[in-house]
Amino acid sequence: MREFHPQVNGTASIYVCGATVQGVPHIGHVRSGLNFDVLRRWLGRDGADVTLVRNVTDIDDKILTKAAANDRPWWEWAYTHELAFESAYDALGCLPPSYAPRATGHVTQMVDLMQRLIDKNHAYDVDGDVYFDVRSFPEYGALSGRKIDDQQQGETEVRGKRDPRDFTLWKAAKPGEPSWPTPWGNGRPGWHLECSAMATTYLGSTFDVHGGGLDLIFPHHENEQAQSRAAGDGFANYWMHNAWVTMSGEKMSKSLGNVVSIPEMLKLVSAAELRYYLVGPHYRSNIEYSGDALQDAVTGYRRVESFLRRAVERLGPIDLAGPLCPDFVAAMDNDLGTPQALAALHNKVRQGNTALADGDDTTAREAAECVRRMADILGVDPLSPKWNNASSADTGMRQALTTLVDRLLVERQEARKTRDFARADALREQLDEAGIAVEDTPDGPQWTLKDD
RNA sequence: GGCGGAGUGGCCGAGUGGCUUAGGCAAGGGCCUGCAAAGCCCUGUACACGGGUUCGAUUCCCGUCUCCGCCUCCA
Repeated sequence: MREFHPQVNGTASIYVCGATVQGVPHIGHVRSGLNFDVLRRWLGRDGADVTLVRNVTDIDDKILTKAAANDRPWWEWAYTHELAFESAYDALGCLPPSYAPRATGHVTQMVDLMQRLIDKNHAYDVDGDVYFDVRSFPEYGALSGRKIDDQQQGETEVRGKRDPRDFTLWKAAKPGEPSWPTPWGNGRPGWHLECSAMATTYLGSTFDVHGGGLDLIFPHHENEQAQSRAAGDGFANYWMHNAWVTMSGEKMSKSLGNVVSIPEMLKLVSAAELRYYLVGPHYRSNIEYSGDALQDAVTGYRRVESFLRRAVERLGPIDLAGPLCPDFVAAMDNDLGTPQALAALHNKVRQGNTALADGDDTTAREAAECVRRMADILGVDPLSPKWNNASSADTGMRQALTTLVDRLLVERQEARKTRDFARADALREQLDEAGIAVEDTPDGPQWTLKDD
């Protein structure tokens, strides 16, 4: 860990490795997007100009084989899943990235980068395949803390490579596969090259933060850094890697079949609740998925939600311009300590609840504004329009429902006044059966739709 | 074989050389309420194991065990 100093004060440039769009997103994929969304919100909280690039790898082996297996054009397969990822990120409240570049749109920049590497003797081509010469770059292995010679050698000898560990920058065209023209013949991009090209295209030759999943450190990020620095770019000043969502102790992955898709999850809990669940633990620790833990998160989120709803009920609209608790700031500044940030948030909720109970409106409003602002930085503000965008049809229904429920509640209040509690309870019971929960508060009865 | 991470109270999940019980959920007790719900207050047996350093270690060091990740595509 090092203290963060952006290249230019008041700005931050972040590149995150996005998805290889070969399948539908699961909650592990989205966790990464969420973590960097929180980083972006945090760094941008005081109006700093944060540029976030999250790329789309829309050409690679798996896309080609899966598309072929499903008898679809590769580009259709890629685009379909790009949309699936986009909608998953969006559903969970990730702010749209500043740029979401596709690999296939940046071949020119990749050719450029390869040319520079070849000119400096860090890369070479063998019959249209272009390789990076690992031995030509002494720092190779520094990022992931590996020594080249200690590595297990999985790959069998490839003809023409100077060293078996040399990685592919560009793959020569094969019959039936898509390809793009280069000075070394037609072909398609290697995975690592794309990210280097796109990052520097949008953020400049040196930028602040490069992020992605833990599994990308080696070889992906190691290779990105090697090729960019060998070419003379400063590249990333800081690296951040998020940990997994695991299931039964194992990394969630398609090959293990232990995958939970986003649409499936959203049948169980709301998007805001899911986000709260995924953003709560520290980004560098694993989240062992369990239904019970998910439910705990739901309860925790609703505690915040119900405080804010009652605050609005009593005080009217709550501004999003509140101050932040010092505890919260300290927690977030310490390597995005979301668990402690959440603790600070809950402390404020308790203060707010007490103030509400004491009729101390000033303190209650202050607490509510503070809670909203902190929750918003984590992307879990319950009052955000993001989670409350009722359609006009919903609004009409809501009005009709309000009329009917209010009528019953008036009747119940009358029964209570005459101490006819049997009648009052029967009315509450009826509403409950209809999925409407009634609670008596100092300000009169409140009702809410029970959502499960 | 190389490199890295983890093992905390019923559960999730922070953190620290001693004074500070993170926070959430669940449980028990209380206040409030006609009742309920919500809220508030209080309570609990915690730091994988074995050594060592220290006046004192869950926190530092060494060793052991267990689990996981990367070294091939991967968020």
